[in-house]
Amino acid sequence: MTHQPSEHTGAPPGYDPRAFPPFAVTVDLAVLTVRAARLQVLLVRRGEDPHRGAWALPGGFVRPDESAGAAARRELAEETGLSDSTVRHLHLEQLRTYSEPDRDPRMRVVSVAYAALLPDLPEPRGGGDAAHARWTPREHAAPLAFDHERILADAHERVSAKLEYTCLATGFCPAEFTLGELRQVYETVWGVPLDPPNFRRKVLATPGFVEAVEGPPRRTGGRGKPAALYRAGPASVLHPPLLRPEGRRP
Amino acid sequence: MTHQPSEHTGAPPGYDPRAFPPFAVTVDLAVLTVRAARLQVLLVRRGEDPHRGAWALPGGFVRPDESAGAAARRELAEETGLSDSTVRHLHLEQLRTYSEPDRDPRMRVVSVAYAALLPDLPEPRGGGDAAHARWTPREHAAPLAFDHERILADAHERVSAKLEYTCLATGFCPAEFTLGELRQVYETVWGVPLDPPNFRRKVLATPGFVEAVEGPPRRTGGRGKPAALYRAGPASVLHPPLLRPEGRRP
DNA sequence: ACAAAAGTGTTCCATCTACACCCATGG
DNA sequence: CCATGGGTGTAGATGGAACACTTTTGT
Repeated sequence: MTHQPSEHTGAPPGYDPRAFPPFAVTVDLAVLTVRAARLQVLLVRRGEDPHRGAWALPGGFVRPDESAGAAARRELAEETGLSDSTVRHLHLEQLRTYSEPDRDPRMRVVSVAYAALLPDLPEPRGGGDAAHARWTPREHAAPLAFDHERILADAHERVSAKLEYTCLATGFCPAEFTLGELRQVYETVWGVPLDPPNFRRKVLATPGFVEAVEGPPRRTGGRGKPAALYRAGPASVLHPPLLRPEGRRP
Repeated sequence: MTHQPSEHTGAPPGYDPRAFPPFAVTVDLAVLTVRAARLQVLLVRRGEDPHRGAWALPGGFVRPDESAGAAARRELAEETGLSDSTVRHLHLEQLRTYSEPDRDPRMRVVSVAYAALLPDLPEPRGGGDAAHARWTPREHAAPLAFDHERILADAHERVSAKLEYTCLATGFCPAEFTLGELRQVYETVWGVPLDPPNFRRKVLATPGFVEAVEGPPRRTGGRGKPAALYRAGPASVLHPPLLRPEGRRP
């Protein structure tokens, strides 16, 4: 960052940055949620060429006076209709930057991709221009415009990995949740069933992961015994990690 | 990426991208190696303001016809004098993108940061303009220009984490190495001593991590019993992971 | 002979896995 | 009264930590 134009070899000495063919910088968002026991992603339908009519990840230009992270939050608020204060507090995970010169035939576009985790929400009531936004099950999110399938795959993999060693899973849950709901987040994102007793022990053994809600209020997901409610705790990393049951040795 | 200028809300309808205040896109490189049992980083001395005379990470502009990754490899070859084919094959890890609007007072610069791992090399014989490049112990790499200390910290943390569950450590080693040298990579990057017998077992138990070199040639790091030589194996991930001895419960 | 590093073996202990079992609720 | 999910208990397997011990070199 912040290199003198004449520093090193990227630009000839005395180079004027304004003469450079401009790079456009955009953000793309993989907004994920768990709805109806499925991992779902927020998609928008493109209204312009190229890929007019195709589904794509939401996103847009970074403005001259904002960081890429701020642009991602702004776009997220606009696409979902969530309040600014809600969007301001939720976790945005920068995935990586896609910069192949031929990604867009019309101009040079560099895009910073983010993943966002939301609890189950009503259908997006997009403010204004985002009425075309829709939750789509992750496995049906194809084909997508540009290389958005790749970005979505990267987002899924990153979130899956981060569930193992961070408290990120609570980001998919409402303010108060049962351990069964939390477990379903793991099962849905990873696509594997987990043993409820062991999951419970693991979560409660990790200090700061969840906190019991004081009052004895209980809630049920359908039928069965009512479950105790928990809140997200202050911890951000899991010690020890909660590993997905892959890599079993036969 | 690749958003239509009039798509969504990042730009007004009918917007012409060429009228946008241009973003410059650069790459910054945290080039790491293990020399003399220390983690060292390649630094260059800035020849221009701002931060003239300060040490900084190497880097430079992304050209209009290359991806950020290609720019990083080009800069790396120029700074180190390594051959193109060598640079083409080594592992470049994209860290993240830094895009705060005020990083550079002169213009808007978005930088994609990479980490690169090199085996111990002679002092950089920088081709041409990079004669001012120097290996510096990681703990002495301060102060640095701009937010390069932050980038270096991110690189160190990312590499430390990836050593746990990938075969990245062989990237710090020459083509043939002893298990003692491989262990020293871990100890140096993590800054903790490891138990040699347990380390040995762990590495050999991971299929594809290392391969024994056929001939019975042996080499010594100094004195002591000569050690068998190994090559990097075909695996890229470690199952199970080789965790650093942090997070012990007292 | 001694130091230093390679390499082998073994014991102890934390944790994970897998189930058996009881509890509370809705149909 | 039975299906369903919450919650507790426990025995066996697994794998890492710690450390004793032998081997092979340089000085």
